[in-house]
Amino acid sequence: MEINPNYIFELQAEMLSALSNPKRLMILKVLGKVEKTVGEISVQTGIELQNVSQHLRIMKAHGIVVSRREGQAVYYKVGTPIFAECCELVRQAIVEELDKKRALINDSNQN
Amino acid sequence: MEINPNYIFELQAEMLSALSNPKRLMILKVLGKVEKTVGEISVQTGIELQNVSQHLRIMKAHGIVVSRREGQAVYYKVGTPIFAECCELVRQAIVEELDKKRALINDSNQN
DNA sequence: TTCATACTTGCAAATCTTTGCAAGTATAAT
DNA sequence: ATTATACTTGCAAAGATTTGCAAGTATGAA
Repeated sequence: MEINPNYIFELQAEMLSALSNPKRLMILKVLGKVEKTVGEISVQTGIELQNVSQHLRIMKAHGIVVSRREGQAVYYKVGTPIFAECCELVRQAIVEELDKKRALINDSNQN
Repeated sequence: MEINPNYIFELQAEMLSALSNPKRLMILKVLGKVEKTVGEISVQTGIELQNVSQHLRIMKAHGIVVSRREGQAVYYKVGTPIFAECCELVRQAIVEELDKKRALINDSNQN
């Protein structure tokens, strides 16, 4: 039973889509390595609670986060860390690019 | 001059969006570390030439690929390798997940 | 049982993405 | 100058994503 390579590209694109939203990236960032309730995530990110829930559902469907219920509260944490790590790599690459550009601007201002 | 963190999340999401398309992932894969013309990419991926050009434009706008012209031909290659590497990480994580699931199915068939 | 808290879900409007097609530009050869 | 090759671009239709809002479910407390 061989895996169809095109099917992998589809899955890969779907996974990246699930990560490619500023609010979801914000949620992943505040989650870090800690477990948090939907309400806590909402307060810490400033995103509407219902909207946080919708974004968590999308990430949960892709294994990016996992959840567990404890009484009334539902706790979420990072599921497969590799996906959050990829986002962090992309983030760092972008910050470095921005720093380079800022350095160029500062240089030209001093001359 | 501080960078607004929300702006980074937007950029990060934009970059991930530029990667989250099966055809663009296919193009990145056939590019590998080699330079190729739009026509070569079209033949090797089986994607319509005009469509390849449109996808390359999107990736070029985000620095994922860079191009150079040589006569009539335009050569593309990976620009900032970190982005292609992230895709490869995601791909590997997905393949591993699939392998785990297949192992479970095979186990249950044997019992 | 009734109410409060914590979270989830369905829906529809607005917005963004993708595609194919037709027409365009850039370079080279005759 | 004309024609051919290689690639790019504008546009519009079809499809996917995101959001807010209203209504829903799950658990716990009175």
